[in-house]
Amino acid sequence: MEKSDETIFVDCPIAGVQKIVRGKWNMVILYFLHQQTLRFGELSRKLPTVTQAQLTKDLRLLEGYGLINRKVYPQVPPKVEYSLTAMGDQFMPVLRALEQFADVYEVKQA
Amino acid sequence: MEKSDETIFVDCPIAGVQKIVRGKWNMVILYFLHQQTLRFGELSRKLPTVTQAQLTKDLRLLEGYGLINRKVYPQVPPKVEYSLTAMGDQFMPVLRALEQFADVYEVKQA
DNA sequence: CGGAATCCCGGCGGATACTG
DNA sequence: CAGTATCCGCCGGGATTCCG
Repeated sequence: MEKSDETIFVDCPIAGVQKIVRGKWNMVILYFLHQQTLRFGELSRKLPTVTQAQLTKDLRLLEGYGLINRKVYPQVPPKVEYSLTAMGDQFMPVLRALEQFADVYEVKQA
Repeated sequence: MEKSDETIFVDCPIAGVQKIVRGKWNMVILYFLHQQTLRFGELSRKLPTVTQAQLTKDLRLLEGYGLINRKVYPQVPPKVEYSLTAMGDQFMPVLRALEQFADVYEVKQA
């Protein structure tokens, strides 16, 4: 077999899921989409420091992972809505846990 | 102030904590250290695909974040033990949530 | 034994410009 | 409006070598 890039692969159940969490904006995107379905532009405005190019890439990735839905309305001007899939919803406990942690602990800079 | 590199900084509570989760091995390290205190070599053996250099870096990072303790025994040969801090323990719910998620969903490759 | 110091490479992720 | 295409800097992270 060719490298096959098995992300991590150790005796740790978390290893396989890690890629979801590694992208710089993935979790933030999931966080916002859980609150409500959003159009591309709306989401973009909530993430002022992300370029559209990057946002598009990340959305495609998350879509590929099966976490979000991409619904295109064939009209002019275009309209695309993003929302969480059932799988995406099931990821929320992770974000909630993260949120609670963030609530209590301030992570030091270095 | 100079750039100050405010990692993410959006209206999302998760943003600040994200750095913990981004390092390729950080979560796995936390996972193993939660099970038990480990010496460097022991931890290293549990992560066969990580080089010591990288492992050292990651451990130092997590220590800097306040998540793990580094206890040095001044002796020859050297002995260093790593364990979770109280803060590190509080991070476990996140890993548990992640674990549960991983249990149900297989993340697609792309 | 547990590092520190270097070197190096791929790819994440940002900027900019263009399109249906 | 919601993208694509392209270019590129930067750094995460692997390999290797040396040190107390």
